[in-house]
Amino acid sequence: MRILIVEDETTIANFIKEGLEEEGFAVDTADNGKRGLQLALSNLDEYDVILLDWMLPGLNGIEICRAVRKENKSVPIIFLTAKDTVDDAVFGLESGANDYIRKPFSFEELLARIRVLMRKNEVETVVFTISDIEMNIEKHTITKSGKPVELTQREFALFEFFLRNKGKVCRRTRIIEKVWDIHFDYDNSIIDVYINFLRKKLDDPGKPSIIQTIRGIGYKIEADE
Amino acid sequence: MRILIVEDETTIANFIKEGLEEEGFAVDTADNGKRGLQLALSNLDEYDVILLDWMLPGLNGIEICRAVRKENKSVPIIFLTAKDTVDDAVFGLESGANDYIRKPFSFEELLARIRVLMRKNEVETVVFTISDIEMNIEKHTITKSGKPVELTQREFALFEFFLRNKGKVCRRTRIIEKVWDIHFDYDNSIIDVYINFLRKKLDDPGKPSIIQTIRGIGYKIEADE
DNA sequence: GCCAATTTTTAAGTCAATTTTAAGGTCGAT
DNA sequence: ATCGACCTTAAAATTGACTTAAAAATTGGC
Repeated sequence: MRILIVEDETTIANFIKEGLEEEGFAVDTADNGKRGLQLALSNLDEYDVILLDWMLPGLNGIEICRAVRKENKSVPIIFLTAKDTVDDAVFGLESGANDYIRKPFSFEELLARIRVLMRKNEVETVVFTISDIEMNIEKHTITKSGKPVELTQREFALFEFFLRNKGKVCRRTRIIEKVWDIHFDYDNSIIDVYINFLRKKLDDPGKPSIIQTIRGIGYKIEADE
Repeated sequence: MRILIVEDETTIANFIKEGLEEEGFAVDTADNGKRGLQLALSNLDEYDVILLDWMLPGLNGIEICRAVRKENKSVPIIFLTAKDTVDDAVFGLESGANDYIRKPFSFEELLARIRVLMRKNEVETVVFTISDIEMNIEKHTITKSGKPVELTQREFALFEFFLRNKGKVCRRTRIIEKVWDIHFDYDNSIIDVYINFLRKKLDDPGKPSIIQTIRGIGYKIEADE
């Protein structure tokens, strides 16, 4: 999680920077508008949030905000400012900012607002890969070396389970519980059959299977190096 | 655009309600927490924004906010409150709210913040296409190779749903929920009938259907290359 | 308000794909 | 060598989607 701070008062900038770094964010700072815009645009995809001071030497915050939005970037922008008339707040938000905090503000509140804005961008994983195989949950497709592979419902669910647990050992009982929703059944060989189905469809003949057997325990898909 | 206001001081509630109605919003109000939560949950998909007072008779705002989020609903929530310590702001935002405005606030600022939160949902596609078929939502028309195709209301809604999810799997349950507004019905074959209707009207005989069946899951319209 | 036409929904038979069961063979650890 | 765990295959059972027809509900014209 990467945050850009554009703020000319270095005391404030450093105060925020240190606080955010303690929270585990990577923080870049710019002490003037021109540099801020440059960073914002060049690394834009990298930033998860941008904090913008309103009054800046050179370009002001509003101008930076407009320029960023003009590039159609949706990175959340929060204004930090001593200005406190209502018109300014409205102006800031309408220029494309997502939030607006008046100085003096508490670090706790800033953090809370950053978290709210980042929450929106939290997207669940939709694409999983292992070696040359790609699984897209949303499209419900599997490809191997770019070529589509047809899996049945149950095969798909089982393979998805493995990929969501890539690198981890999956115990037989857990697989049966999660994929088949069968509980308390300790002699069930259906899983063998389906492992066999998957291997036939997904493995390269001659090479070791992507699904490793761990005798007495279960199975595992090794994470790519 | 529909807004819910939960506020016990009717003077304030009415002031906001009138202002928002002038701006073209449909506004519902509740003057106590219990009623507010009831409205929020029962009509949740209808509301585009919820304004929540912090201190309320019965359930307070935080409790309502939590309850709404517990239902996994993502409707934007703004707290309106006289409380002004930092802890409260943080607490409010962490309980799942999207924004927080301290009383007294100006109507202009409230409006600006509402617009920011709604901006996400603003982009409205009007024309969808798939292979030689074009759907115009505004005109409510479908053409295939330029020639008009007549769809009934339900057929249109179903096809629109597919096009809005082009490339993604649409699960049967989700289709039934969104197109028919039927919940908790897991044995409903009406969808088969309508798929059949659409295919008869939209497919080219001999060619594979534009609506793919994914057995056990649902259907999908493949995105054009 | 009534009838006809259209649309929506229900229902049931059919068939093919998927899932499960079962059984014999193979492999590896002790 | 033996035992248990896993693999493989084939056949049986089940499920889910397609299709058709007809009933029910809705719409529109008069």
